[in-house]
Amino acid sequence: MLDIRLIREQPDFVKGRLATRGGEDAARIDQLLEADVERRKNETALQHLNGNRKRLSKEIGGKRSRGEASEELETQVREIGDQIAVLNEQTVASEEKQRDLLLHIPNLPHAAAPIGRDAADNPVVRSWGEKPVFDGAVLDHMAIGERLRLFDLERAAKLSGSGFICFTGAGAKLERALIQFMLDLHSREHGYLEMSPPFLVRRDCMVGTTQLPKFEEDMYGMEENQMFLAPTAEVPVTNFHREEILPAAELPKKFVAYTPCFRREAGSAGRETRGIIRVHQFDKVELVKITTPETSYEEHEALTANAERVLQLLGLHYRVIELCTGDLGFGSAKTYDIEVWSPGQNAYLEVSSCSNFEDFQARRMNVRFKDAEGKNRFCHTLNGSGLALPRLFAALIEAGQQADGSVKLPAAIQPYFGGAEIRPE
RNA sequence: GGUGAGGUGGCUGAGUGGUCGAAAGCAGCGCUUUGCUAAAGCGCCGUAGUCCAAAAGGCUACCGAGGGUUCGAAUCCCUCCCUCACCGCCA
Repeated sequence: MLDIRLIREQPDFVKGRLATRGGEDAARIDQLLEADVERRKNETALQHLNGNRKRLSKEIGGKRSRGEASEELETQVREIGDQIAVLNEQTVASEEKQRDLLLHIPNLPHAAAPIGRDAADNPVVRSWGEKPVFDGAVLDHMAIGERLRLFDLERAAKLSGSGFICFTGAGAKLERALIQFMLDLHSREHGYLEMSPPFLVRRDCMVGTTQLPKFEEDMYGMEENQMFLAPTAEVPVTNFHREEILPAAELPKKFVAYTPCFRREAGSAGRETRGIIRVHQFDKVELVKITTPETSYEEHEALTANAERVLQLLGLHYRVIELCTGDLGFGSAKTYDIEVWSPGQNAYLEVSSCSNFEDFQARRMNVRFKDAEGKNRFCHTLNGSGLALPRLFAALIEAGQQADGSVKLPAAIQPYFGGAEIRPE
């Protein structure tokens, strides 16, 4: 969430930055400022009453210990107590109102963010490799998967409904190989600490990384005890240090984790739903960093490069785009998307989203560090997929398809897969 | 799931109704003594919110969380969470 002081002191600046996102958020700022005035008015009044009660109660204590009468004072304090009860309710209500407004206002885009309305305005930052050329007809991953029996969507639907994948045989093995390949790459060569976190998280964590309260309909919740299925490893991993003050010397923290990701994808029925491109459960290897504000943008570039490295080692053509202000995610100040080329669909597929949240998540999670002067300051948090699996899987088998119906695998994945190709049985 | 014991400042650990935001020790910072180190002595040393134009300073809140009793709660009562031990169940 944003710093209420920044909003109070520079409301026009905040409104201006929010307006570049294109929503109604700027209008909420005035409501928020009203709520802030109300809250502080209540708090100040409450503090005076509490102060009076505290002082008079001590007097009563003194009188009693000296054996003097104190009934008058006690009546007086009882009245103050009644006033406090009333005012306390108002104060709590105004605090909650302010916090609720604050939780629904998105982050400010980075000062240099490209201004734009939607995905069509996202500039391409760079690209790597070439689109592969094929002699004959190009199959998409669905056709290849069917021929080689790599996954079974019909039977997966029997188990869990539409939008679920069941990988089978060589497909299951390739899925596993890719996960392990990426975990090894990031932990051994890029210096990330490998984590294997819980997949179920508490509500507070979901609020901390901004999935809640605004996007609850996209999440799978376990009603009984308010647990949620993590939609990304970002949630458990970024929250790992919630409510902590970290020594500056330990920053940046770099984590890599594999988890399945659970998403309702409410409202996206019929859109990109064919095949394995958009599903309710998918595997992902995620990169997370906790940094000081001073280094977060260079760490963001490095994190994006670490994610790109996966595609380079697999020899897959891709491009990197920067999200414009209108397309930027709720909590992000700056985001690069990495899109891999899918020959079968003749399109780029998003396989990674690398974001710098600055202190937006840290403020919600209360993650701070002690700086050189001994002051506690909020950390910056970043994350990016490194990478998301079903789409990477699809691009990989499409790019490796051979005229004889087999799929050739790039050298980097062969030791993990235990072979150089996938052949029809 | 059951029973029992606990949760106090960076750490250890006192505190069972009033002057307690909280003793003491350790760690940390500063000063003094000393040829250096060590040791000793003295002082400082939590977080957040709020008031004031700001600084200085003041005030309020915080002893796992939330409620309750009371003129007054770290302290008494209730609920919940977490930790530890044992039992049950179990991959």
